[in-house]
Amino acid sequence: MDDRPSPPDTRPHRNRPDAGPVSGIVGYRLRRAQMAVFQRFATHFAELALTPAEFSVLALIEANPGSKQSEIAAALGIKRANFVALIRGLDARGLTERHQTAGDRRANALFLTAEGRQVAARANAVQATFEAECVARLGGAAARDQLMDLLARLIGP
Amino acid sequence: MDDRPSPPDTRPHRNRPDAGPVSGIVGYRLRRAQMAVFQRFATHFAELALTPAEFSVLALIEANPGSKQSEIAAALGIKRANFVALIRGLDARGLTERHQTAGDRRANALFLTAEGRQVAARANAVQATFEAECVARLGGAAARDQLMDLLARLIGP
DNA sequence: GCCGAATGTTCTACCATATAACATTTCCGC
DNA sequence: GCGGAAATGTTATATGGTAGAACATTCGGC
Repeated sequence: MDDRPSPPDTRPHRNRPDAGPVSGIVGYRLRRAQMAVFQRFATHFAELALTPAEFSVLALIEANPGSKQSEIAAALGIKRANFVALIRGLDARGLTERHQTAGDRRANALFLTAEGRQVAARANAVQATFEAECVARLGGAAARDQLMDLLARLIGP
Repeated sequence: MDDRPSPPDTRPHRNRPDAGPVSGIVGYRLRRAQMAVFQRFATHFAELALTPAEFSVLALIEANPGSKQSEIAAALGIKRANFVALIRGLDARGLTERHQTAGDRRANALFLTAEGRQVAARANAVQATFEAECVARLGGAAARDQLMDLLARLIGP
């Protein structure tokens, strides 16, 4: 910081910076939308205390019991190094279990515990209502499909 | 971790976890798209060494010279506490300057330095080509407009 | 049998976000 | 005017997600 004299203020409106330069950028709006959606996700999942990452891991283990850590991590785009703390947390909460695989002594096979299955069921219900809220916000299933298609084009290689 | 015997593996395909449960969720795909876009942003801006946040701050100061920190931060959805380190970094790199405002001894008025203006000009050029790449990926300006509209619906209150 | 690859793990680093607390300064109602 | 509420910048701390490098163990192909 310094205290040299300031150039004159040439802004059009003194208290409302013009966000124009960035508000039209795809990546910027994508970011803002994602933040908004995750914010609402956190509200819905406050009771279950699940982050988006944790929810997706539970959902994938539920759909693919016995998967290896690397498989689940890769399917979600998470580095296997970063997956360790995540799955350890779910383990510590008694929602998941890591068993030694029969044929491969390196890999851990992932399963839901009985409590994990209960939590997953409740999480799926919460997610369903949250998803419905998002679709309503978008203006219907057709708009949702359109958005999903456009986002897929951004994801592709 | 434990080493109790594993339940049988009941997955449909042993090496490809079914991402279905989450791949159809709006928030999940939003997240993946945002990661992909920011990844490419980082590639384009590697030479200028600007993060998305830094670029947006430069762009807003360029469009609104003399704005206060709180104004720029609020316009970008950044908490003013987190904005401090950001603007200090740009200051340290000689791209921005914080001057005392005439009328308010609390506020800092933000300006670009000469070098900051040069960097901003180059950054705008890089951003323009990157944006064009995103639009091409989406399939044209119409698709871009559609996406921006759908994302705006998710952002709104 | 050996060597490369896979797997889980630890460590470290970076970016972004959130909340709370604080000193200074301004503003507003009375 | 004065006093309390609000704004501004700042510090500190915590959380969550990402990334890369290195390591020991284990598997598999040749």
